[in-house]
Amino acid sequence: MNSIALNSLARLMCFPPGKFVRVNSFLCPPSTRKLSLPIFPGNEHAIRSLCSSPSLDIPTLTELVSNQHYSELKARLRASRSNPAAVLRQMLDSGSDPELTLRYFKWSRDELKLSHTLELTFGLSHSLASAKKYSKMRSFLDEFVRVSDGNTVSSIFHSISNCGGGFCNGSIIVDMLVWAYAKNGKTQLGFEAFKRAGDYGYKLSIISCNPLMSNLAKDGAVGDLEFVYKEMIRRRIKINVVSFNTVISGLCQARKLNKACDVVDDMKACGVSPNVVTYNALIDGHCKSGGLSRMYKADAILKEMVDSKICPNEITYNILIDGYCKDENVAAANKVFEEMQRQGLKPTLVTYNSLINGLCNSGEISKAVSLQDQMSSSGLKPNIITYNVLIHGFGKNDMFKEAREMLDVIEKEGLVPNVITFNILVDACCNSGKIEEAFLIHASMASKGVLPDVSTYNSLITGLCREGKLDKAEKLFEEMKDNSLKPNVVTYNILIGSLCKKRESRKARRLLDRMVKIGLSPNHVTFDTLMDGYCLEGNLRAALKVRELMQKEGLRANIATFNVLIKGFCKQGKMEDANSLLNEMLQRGVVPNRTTYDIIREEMVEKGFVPDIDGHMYNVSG
DNA sequence: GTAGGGTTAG
Repeated sequence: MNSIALNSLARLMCFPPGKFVRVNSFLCPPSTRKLSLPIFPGNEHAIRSLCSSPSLDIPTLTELVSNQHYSELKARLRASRSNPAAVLRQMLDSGSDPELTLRYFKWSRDELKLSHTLELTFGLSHSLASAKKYSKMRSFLDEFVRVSDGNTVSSIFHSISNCGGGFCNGSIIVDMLVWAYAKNGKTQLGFEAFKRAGDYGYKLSIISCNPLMSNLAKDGAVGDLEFVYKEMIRRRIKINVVSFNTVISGLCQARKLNKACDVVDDMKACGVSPNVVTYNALIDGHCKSGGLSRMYKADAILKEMVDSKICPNEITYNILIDGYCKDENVAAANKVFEEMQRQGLKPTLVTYNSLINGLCNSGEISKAVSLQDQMSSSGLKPNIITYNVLIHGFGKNDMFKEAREMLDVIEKEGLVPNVITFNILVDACCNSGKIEEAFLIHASMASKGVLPDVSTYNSLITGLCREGKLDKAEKLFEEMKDNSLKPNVVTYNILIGSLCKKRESRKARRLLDRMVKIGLSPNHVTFDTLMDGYCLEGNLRAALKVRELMQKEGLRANIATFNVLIKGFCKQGKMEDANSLLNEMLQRGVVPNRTTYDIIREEMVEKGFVPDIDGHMYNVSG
């Protein structure tokens, strides 16, 4: 009998902490982890007597678990008065097969409703890691992350580093832990664990870091994303093309194109070549950048891509087609559509959806419908997005009958209308003054298994406000809360706008204070709307005060802000002030748009000036 | 240990 076996025996007795067992005049605290009884003549007797007690020895225990004789295991545990948690500790210490220990862990947790300590959880993880049972370990930690809510990352790390097992295995455990957090959408915990791994010196891998960065990118947490990326480089974690692409796409989605380009330079410097995914992310970033020459730049990247011998794929073309459609250039989108097919690529469902959307938005409904036919005959089944796009198109073109009929088509095709489908319909009705019908659709939603969301209410409130039924709108605003829906910034903006139109800017201002109080951040539209309201009442001082407030919130005056203020000053005949605002915006690099000039021209014309062909003003009255 | 990146609707 060696010291491990002795250790096992003492543990199996499961004495409560603080009591000591007397074995041949040796006092041995049973809760000491590294307990070992010295073996010398006379000791064997005591050991034998321990073995013959009704307790559960390790071989019997592992055999019962191995054969899944759980009822007997339960009976034996009871008969021997063993503490099931201590038995688990014992299995770990005795070097039992970790898979059987894992089985016992789960059984005692589920059957005996035992909640095992972090120390045991990570002791088992270490044991699985030592036996290289990595897939078992992965699912074990995955499960742990899904069910454990109360544990802090700090206490988890404490257990991992303190429950024995090597440092290398610690790294693998932490890596899988971060991976599990990411996989289960617990991104913040994953991020915290990532940071703490650095403090402890545990080495992570792309297996956990890539999914973590992917989540951070999806959440729009670009600051944290950049932190992880830079830390990975600093900690010398080997980065691959997916890591770079994740960072690049995250930055592109956050409209940080310059930083995205820097990362492209980083990857080239690391000897990693950009691939089709890299280019797709960059092209999409430019398409959605909102800049005037965005499609020109997107096209330039496409050329660079081809020059680098990277072949554009379906997704590349889809991005470009959608980009041109959003740029209100369906003709260019069509050219890309044809080019795509010339290159031997088949248009996908996304291709058709984007093009149909482009056609609908440019009022070419019949072309959109025939493209949908073409799509169906090429063997592609429309999805709910296709139908939503068409319903939107019909609604915008006053084709309500067709829009409503689409609901039946959707169901006939075995598809399910979603909240967006209904919102499009409600919005279409509200925009054309069919407010009663909008409410009928709203009321029918629940029976179709779709619950209205904040957007549904925002459309209805807009509709009511437009008809001047502000009291009903406010009632609906209160009703939202009863349906556990929180009004958002848009809801407040609608109501603020409506109050402003009624020349109740002070009341609108109080609504702004209320939204701040409940933790909602006003956006540009909020401030611009309120400024517009004060301007309408001729209260330019109040309008300028709102601008100050906006700047305090970290929002800078943009083109919309300047247009509101310039209009306000023009209407009051304060052309000099309007002019200095125009100068200010130019100084700040805000480019005046058509609206800016229209506002000024309108005022000038009213004052008896006529514009010449170049837009210069000449006074004809004096 | 074997994971992870790019496109469409209000």
